[in-house]
Amino acid sequence: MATARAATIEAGTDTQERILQAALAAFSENGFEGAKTREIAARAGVPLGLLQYHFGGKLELWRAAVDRSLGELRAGLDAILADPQPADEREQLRLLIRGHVHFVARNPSFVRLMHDEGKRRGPRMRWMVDRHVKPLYDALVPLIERAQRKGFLPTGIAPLHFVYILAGAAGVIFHQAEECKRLSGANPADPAVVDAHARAVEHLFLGPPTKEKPR
Amino acid sequence: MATARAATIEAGTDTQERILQAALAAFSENGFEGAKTREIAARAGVPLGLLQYHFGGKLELWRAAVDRSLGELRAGLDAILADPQPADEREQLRLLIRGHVHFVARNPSFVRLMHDEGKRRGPRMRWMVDRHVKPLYDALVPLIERAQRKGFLPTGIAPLHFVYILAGAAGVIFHQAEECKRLSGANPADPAVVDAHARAVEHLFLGPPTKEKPR
DNA sequence: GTCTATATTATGATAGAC
DNA sequence: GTCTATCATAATATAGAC
Repeated sequence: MATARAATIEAGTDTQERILQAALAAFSENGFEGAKTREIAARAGVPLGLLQYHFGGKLELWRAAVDRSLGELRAGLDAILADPQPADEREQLRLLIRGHVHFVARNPSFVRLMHDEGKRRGPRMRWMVDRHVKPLYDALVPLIERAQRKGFLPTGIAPLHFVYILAGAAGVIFHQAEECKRLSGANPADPAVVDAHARAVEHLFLGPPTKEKPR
Repeated sequence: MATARAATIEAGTDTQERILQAALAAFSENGFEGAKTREIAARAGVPLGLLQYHFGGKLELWRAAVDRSLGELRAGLDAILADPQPADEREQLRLLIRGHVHFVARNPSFVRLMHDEGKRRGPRMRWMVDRHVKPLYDALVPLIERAQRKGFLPTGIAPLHFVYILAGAAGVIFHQAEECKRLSGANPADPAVVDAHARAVEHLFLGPPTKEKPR
């Protein structure tokens, strides 16, 4: 009985997971309105009715996908910020920038999800900002202010600008990966391209790396 | 007769212009799939049938809107590049960056249009890259390579990265204007915010301004 | 050129069998 | 939990009067 129930739950959560992955892909590719529930169901390999059963509706499915995506971003950031008193603060910032570039490179759907909703006034945007973006922003501002005091970043400019500059500088090449491929032949998913991009962003924000071990 | 025909043509082009503006707004807000032809017609204050008559269909209307938007960007860039041998090449580059930030600040719908299609494989993306993005890119690459040779920009990194870093750094705060307002209270359309953003982007790419006249 | 009415297709959601 | 059949609506596009 216990095994039977476990198997049922297992099957259920696996189905939910497949739906969630399919939803993340669809929403990030076509936006909330553009994503079709039928397409999500087809990608997940489940009948349409199961989306309603497991998530209740298109909106709830979208929210679950956003929770998933931004939860991963937040976890990565927290891991870097966990070090309470880093020895070299410039290098901590460099690590954060590099980590973010690699995160968006691995998760272009995250960038697309954010961009698709952040541009639009409405309940979905408000939910996303209040629940996810604001806490992230509040964690970043003190870091930026400290970098400004220490002279790593130009002063007299609100941290807000650096947040959006970093978000854009790091993310757009991966957001626009298809365009980039046709434009230049370079595939942003290529590890060498990711690394070059991270180095460029790091350099612009923090100058040339203090040479330690070669990378 | 001539006046009657002129008046008719005048009315026709004015209607087309209103439709085009409404289409630009709708496509940039909701993407190609999300934009509804009914909404465009309503915004333009014309009946639905006129969209079909003047533009033929949703796709052709989208193409006309993109032509309009990217034509303006291209004209602005060409104006800055017109100077054949600028005295101070670093300052020309600075002017180009500042000009681009101000362009995207005035035309957030341009950024949204580009981002919405550049992420998606398909005929619209290919059309946009081949017709608009590639020529722009080809005009920028030599400038970046020259800046690298002169030491303004880090070497050993393909120009492609600087193009996407600039596009992202300049554009995302305006693309995400609604999110930014809710996140921080700052309105990216505010001239003071635009100026601060331009200064931040300039500084990151080119270092502190060579102080001439104050701005 | 403009407008109304309509054909056709698709989409989100639901009902009910298994 | 899973799946099929279906409803009600909203979308693009078109036909044809003015």
